Amino acid sequence: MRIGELADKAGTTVRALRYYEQQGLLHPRRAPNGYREYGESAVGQVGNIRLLLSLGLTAHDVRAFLPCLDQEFAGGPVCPASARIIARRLTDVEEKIAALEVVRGRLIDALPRSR
Amino acid sequence: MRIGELADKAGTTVRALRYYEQQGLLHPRRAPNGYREYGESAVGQVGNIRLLLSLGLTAHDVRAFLPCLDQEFAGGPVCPASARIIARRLTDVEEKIAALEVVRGRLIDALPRSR
DNA sequence: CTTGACCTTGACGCCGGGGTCAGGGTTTAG
DNA sequence: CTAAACCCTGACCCCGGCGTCAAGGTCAAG
Repeated sequence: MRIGELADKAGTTVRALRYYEQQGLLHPRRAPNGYREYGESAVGQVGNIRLLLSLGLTAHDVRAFLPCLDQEFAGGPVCPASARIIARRLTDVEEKIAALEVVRGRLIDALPRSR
Repeated sequence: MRIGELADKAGTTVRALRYYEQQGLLHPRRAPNGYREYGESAVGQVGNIRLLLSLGLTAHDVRAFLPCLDQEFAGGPVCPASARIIARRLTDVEEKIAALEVVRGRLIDALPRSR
């Protein structure tokens, strides 16, 4: 399929797909006229890329997932190298939540009755 | 004190302090020669600004905390006068925590066995 | 044949939180 | 008096993840 169709199926934009390719996350074939040609598996791959990016990973981080982008992350086991990256992000996120909860506690202390 | 000394005491840079002022977070007096003049309380204020920014709040968000920036968030009750402002920010902070917890949940789902 | 939808590359814009000059003026120590 | 160290404003640069415009190639329908 071509880029526009993939963008529709994957729920993103043509621009984003070209950006992913520029970042080395996708490697579509090229038709004789220069058009990008994607296989069906690209839909799932793009879904995974978007999932990982939405978790706060960078495009650089996502490159570490390339060998297993075909697998479904949304529930299955993940390749170990990727697991380490995800675990590192998890601690980042948990630290941020903890810090925000400290602030939240202080704000609540600051509202003795007006709450 | 002048800007360089404040930067040292607050553990940040001159550039950042000028940026905070540009964003309306600091309002130092000016000496006759044009130099910024900060009081001692500015050290704590800058610490609070940096704390809030480090939690992912924007400079715009931090402006809502201005009336109580000099009261150490680490300490007891905060100025009751700005209770409503703080209450509004509290919901913001809670929304932010909720969003991060969604991310946290997704990351944990992605690590079904290593956690 | 023309229109319009789709595709190509290249390049600039945006946001946030500053970093880093450039080109001055001021203060302070020796 | 001079040199170092400080201060000023203004302006451009950076990153990530695209949006958006420009200028043009390709292809199917009418």
